[in-house]
Amino acid sequence: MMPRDLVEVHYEGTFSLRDTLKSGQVFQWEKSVVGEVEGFGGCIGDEAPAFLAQTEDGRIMTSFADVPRVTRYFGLDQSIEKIHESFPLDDVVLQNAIRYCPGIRILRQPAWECLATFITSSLKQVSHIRSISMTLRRRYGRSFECGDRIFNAYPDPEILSEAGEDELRQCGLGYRAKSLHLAALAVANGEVDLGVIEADISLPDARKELMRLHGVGEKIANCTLLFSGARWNAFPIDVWIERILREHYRKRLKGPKLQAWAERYFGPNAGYAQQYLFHFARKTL
DNA sequence: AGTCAGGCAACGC
DNA sequence: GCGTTGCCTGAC
Repeated sequence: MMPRDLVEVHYEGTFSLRDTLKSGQVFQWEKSVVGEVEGFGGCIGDEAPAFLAQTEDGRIMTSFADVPRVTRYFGLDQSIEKIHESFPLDDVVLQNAIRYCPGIRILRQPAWECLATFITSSLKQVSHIRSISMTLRRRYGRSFECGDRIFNAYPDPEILSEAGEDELRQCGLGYRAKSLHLAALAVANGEVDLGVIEADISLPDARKELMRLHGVGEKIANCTLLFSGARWNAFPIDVWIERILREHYRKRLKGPKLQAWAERYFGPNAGYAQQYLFHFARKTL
């Protein structure tokens, strides 16, 4: 993984690797330095770790051989202009949020890894979500040596279902251990089909399928559908989004009503709007 | 030492 | 439907 082995990943529009990886949709990427190049290391799926770096003039370089896969994972095949054009035209708050952080993209993370990570995220702060997720990776995930460091893939549902609830609890999961264990069982034995995430069915139907899992409510279902790809109309509402909607949109709605309003108002790419607003809210409220 | 955090389920009404 | 409460754990 020497710098001379890096290849360029082409893309259109604006993209910030750092802002995207720090935007609360993924928790595994670690700062790393290869040669003289500063960047991030992590696992894309079950394969050998990837190193990613962005040059000062914005070009993306990677060590990962399968470049189309990198393009897909980071959403670099998306037309960010078209997404922006679909937003409410006169929304100054959203325009400011975009200007604040224009380079964020929605990733397409592997479905199980994304679902499991958000199951363990409930009522937790970013730093702790990251540490739980790293512990699970280290203890149960396939490991790769990379120079003086070790990277781990996210463990498959089969492995986590065999581990059992009590053992998972030892990873600092608390009451979420039960949810993660049951989810791993249900996915491993096919009781719940993660194929619905990519399938050609409506957002509410896909959400319903995921919500059959213990520990998965509307918010986590929406996170999974949005961050594991393609469901840009999914609009997860957490406390930060609720705060910014109250503060700047004067919405006092709650629960399903707020959900329905947001999906209609922000439109077919509501999830993208959510990500800009989320980052903006965290930094400014 | 208590409080609180990037939810959810189970219960009560 | 709507509001309340318990839940593990670490950070402050």
